[in-house]
Amino acid sequence: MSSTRRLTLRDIAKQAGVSYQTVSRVINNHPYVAEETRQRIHDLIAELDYHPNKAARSLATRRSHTLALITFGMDYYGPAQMVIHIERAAKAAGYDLVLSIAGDISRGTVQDAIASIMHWQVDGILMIKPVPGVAYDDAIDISGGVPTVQINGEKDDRIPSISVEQAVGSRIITEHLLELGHQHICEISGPLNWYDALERHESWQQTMRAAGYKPGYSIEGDWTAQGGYRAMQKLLSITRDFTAVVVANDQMALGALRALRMEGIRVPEDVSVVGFDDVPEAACYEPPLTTVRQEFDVLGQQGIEYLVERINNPDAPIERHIIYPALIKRLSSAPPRRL
Amino acid sequence: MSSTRRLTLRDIAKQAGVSYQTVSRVINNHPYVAEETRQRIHDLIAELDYHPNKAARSLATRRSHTLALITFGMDYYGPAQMVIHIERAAKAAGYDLVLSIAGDISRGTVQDAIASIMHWQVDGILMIKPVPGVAYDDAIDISGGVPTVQINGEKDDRIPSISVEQAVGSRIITEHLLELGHQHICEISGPLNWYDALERHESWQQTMRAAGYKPGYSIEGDWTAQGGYRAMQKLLSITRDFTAVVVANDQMALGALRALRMEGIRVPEDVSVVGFDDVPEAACYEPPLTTVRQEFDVLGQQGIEYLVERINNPDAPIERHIIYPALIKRLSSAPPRRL
DNA sequence: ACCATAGCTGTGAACGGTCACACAAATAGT
DNA sequence: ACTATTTGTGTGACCGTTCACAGCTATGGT
Repeated sequence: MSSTRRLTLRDIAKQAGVSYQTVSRVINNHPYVAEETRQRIHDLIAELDYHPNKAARSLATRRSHTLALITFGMDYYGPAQMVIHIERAAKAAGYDLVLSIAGDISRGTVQDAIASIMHWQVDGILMIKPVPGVAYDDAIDISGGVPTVQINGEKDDRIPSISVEQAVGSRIITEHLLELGHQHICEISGPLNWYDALERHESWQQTMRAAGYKPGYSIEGDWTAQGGYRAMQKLLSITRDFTAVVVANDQMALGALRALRMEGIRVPEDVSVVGFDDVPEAACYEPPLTTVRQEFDVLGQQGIEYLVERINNPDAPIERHIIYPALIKRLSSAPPRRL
Repeated sequence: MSSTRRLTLRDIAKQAGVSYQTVSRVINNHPYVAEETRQRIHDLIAELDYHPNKAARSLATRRSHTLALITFGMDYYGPAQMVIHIERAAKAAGYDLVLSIAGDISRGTVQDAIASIMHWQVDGILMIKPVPGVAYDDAIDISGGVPTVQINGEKDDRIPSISVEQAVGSRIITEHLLELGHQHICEISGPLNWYDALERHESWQQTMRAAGYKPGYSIEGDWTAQGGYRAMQKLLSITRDFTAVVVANDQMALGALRALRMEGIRVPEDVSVVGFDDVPEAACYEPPLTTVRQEFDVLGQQGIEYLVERINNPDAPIERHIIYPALIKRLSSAPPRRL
């Protein structure tokens, strides 16, 4: 029942008739151990199902081979999607992952998250940080200089980070509508305290102005389908003088679609609607949604890769990696109806 | 730059003019330390921002205050949703969480996942296991007797587990359709190698038979919207003799909805469609989807609670906790059209 | 006045690894 | 043939905690 004491290096050593140090060498692939001995010990380890004790190891080496992931807004598609690929990439790089999800990004919460992670002696921290809150410098300060990479955080060249160029996404989809002939374009934005939401919002405005048009009304949503529904209702109550709506994510676009249908407005015949994210379901919306694809998988994976790079070379110059989103054309966008 | 050596118990002790053991007592809230001393040490710890070293601690205590979460199918709504609440509950219970996502559930993969976790000396393992694969006994064997709780795994009273009673969900939604007057009901099921999918499938059949009707055709989908779309196309190519379709999750229902519309079939006037899960977007589908709510948050939270209970009391009799799903009526289901 | 007990504090030895070093044997260089 | 080097192996100290135990002081019961 209760397991006999866990195996240790010494147990293996005794069985193999060598010293514990030799076993340690084998485990860590150090040179200078006879091929025959190495093999014998390997076999023994497999046979006895021995696992080195991570605590002891990281105590001795001061490295934990562990990465921390601090994330916010896991309820949303993007962050959740990233976690999968982050875990995978971390494992591939030989690191374990401890997870810390912060509900909000107040200083206290983040401090707690980091504190709870600090005693792990993690080798690095990956932070998904979609909204301003505790400053990066602060976080670094709290974490005592552990290498940290930020995903989708503020645009600051002093911060090692990797992010999707939101402005580009917003621009290409707005230009797509402009090319179709739309001139009166409204927006349902995300919560403007999110970096992504703000960048998309501003880029939409700039693109409109650059094309010589005035940006239409903009309603602030909350990323959810219900929120998109309400935002669209609100927009319709303010004006009907638009032929296209740029929605800041796909879920809200779904809600917007529904609100339009409730009013008997057809998409794309009467109004074009475009989203952002390209969630897997977007192709089955009614109608299938024109949107912008963000490669969350690439984002997560490159985040880990860059973090590992920084761990191995902490004094390298700081980089800001950028990933560009792509336009996905479907059926929810079409030329405006001739008036 | 490079941080001066991390603080240790001894540093604090020296500063406070006491022995390291006293500091240790303060940290662990042990009795027999003068109130005045305790306060002074607390202040010092806060001031110097000292964090006990987790590795050393777990080496000495043989407890890591860490739980492992092994999960499969993180791409799907349910598991992803659970992770959030599992992390939260774990933190609330004073445990950290290490994450291991297995792509598939072959014996090798799971073995890797468990092995990579074993050297953590985790205090417990939570396993989200939606499909058969490596047997629980096997897993336990590999993990060397660490307390383990399974979420949504096989129905086996020898396994500490917590799951949603899928059969009930499937029954109540089928009965809902029967009560509306439907008699010819088809199904789009999940991949039948998933426990959940199989249970829902069988329960649908049984409910139909119990009511005196023959179950209609059943097409196997893959949980995705696209898969639901194709499944519905396939179903329509086989038969049109049905007035309702039970779909095994909401995403597939979305695809099914679209396939029906492409054929000019109206929902719910011509055909009723019901889903399963109650994803947040379901209320904004076209039409809003009648579905079954699974409380993934409760599932995750209770999973942790039960695991902690087992850690503290490993010899307690094994329990199988059940959570019951609830019917959510919306607009995609209605009485069948009179022929 | 004496001993038992409760309250508070310190000392040495683990926990299970790694590192720096010492050492023996085999090989190579001159 | 003698030394220098490479290869293989073992020993002691240490990483930063906790645990078991010992010791000292104050208090209280008889």
